[in-house]
Amino acid sequence: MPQTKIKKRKRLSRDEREQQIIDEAVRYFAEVGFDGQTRELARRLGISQPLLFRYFPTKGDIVKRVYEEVYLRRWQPQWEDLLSDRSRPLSDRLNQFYHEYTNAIFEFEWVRILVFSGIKGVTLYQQYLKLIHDKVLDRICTELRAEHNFPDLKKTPLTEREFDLAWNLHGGIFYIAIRKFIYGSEKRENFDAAIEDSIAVFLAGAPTVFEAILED
Amino acid sequence: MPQTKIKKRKRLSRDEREQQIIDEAVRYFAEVGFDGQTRELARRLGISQPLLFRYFPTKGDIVKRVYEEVYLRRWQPQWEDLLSDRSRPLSDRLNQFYHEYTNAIFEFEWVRILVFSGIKGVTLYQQYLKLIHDKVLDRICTELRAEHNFPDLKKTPLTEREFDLAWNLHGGIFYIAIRKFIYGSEKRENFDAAIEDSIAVFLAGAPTVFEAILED
DNA sequence: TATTAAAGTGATCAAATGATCAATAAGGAA
DNA sequence: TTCCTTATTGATCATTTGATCACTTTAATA
Repeated sequence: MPQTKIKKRKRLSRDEREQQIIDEAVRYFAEVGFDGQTRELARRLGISQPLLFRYFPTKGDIVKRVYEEVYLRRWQPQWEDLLSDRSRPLSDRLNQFYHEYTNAIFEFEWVRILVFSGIKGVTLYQQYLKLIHDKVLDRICTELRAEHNFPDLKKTPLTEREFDLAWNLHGGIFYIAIRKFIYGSEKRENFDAAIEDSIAVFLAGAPTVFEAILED
Repeated sequence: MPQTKIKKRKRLSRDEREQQIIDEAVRYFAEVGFDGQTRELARRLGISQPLLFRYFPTKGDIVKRVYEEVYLRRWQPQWEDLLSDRSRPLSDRLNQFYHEYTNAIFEFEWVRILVFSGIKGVTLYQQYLKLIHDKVLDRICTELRAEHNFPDLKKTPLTEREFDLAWNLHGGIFYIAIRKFIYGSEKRENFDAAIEDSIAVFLAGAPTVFEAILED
């Protein structure tokens, strides 16, 4: 007799199913954007579409949970100490930070959902940029000043131009992820060498420019 | 008597109306993405929605024209000569190029449609990245080699790491546009100083790293 | 084994949205 | 002024899609 695929209805616990839905939603929305349909999401999960609405009142609630799932739990607080640890050369610290940071961040789901959320004007993303600004760029500029005995922060607060230069380093590195996950034009998997070189250029070139900036 | 808004039907020539539709479509889709609706587009134009379909068979055809309109006519062929003009210091050339380039590119419509198209997997965008790679980064690396008497291109073709460094410069600059037009976190209008500084860091730092790269 | 709380589904609604078409009217030509 | 081409529109269709609800099925428990 023909082996027709019999679909055995599988009954999961509330928490299990909810997590399963979120996991798949992260994958699905990262792939197609937040205009993806609930029917297709349900199909991928092997469940009926109305079941989604037993777990989340509206599609918007699923999307909100996807944001949270993707944003949270990626930032490591110890990175802040790492960048400020003057017992080690700044070059080492920057390399270790960007090595670990890109390992945590350079991921299909994360990068695409970040860009989607930015495009849709979700404010959650503003928090992320502020995090980078306050916890990364600020520290990089501060450490550069200390490294080269530039004016003390108390006398001369960090300038916009210093932040711009740090943004240039950071943005250049993040742009690798954009090329890879948004445009699909970058096929490599490992970017350690490229990142090391970028940091090297920054550390070799920035002091000169910082000096000029701080003279004004 | 109450001044009811009387809608006088305005009859335009074929070409005029078509251009008008495209112009507004560029603005509209740049704002909301390509999931924007034909009804809203028509409303903004002050015309009926079916009229759109007298000018374009499908919504997809409007989108296609928007791509063309935005992509084409932005690239200036003389930039290629500019970058290679060894009668001027490389620093000057890079500054002039990025000054003019960002003036042409740092525009709400252009940046957002570029990102939307990349996300939707439109191949047209691959062409843009190839243009940057072949006409900009290739030249930057070549000129840097010439400037510092590094190995001749014929003996040692440009390496991946050299391109990566050029990408870092370019990406860092383009990331300004992403922060401004995608995330809306950057309020300034003029980025000449930031770009000049980025170029200065690159020119001060890259030779050292290039040298190390080319020794291997 | 019988009971039952709740996980899960098919059928269906209502709104949104791309597309079509017969009817209308603007404005240049005769 | 009249005629006629064609730009323009209101009404409407078909499909998609988020959401609802009455009914079914699972599996833990008594």
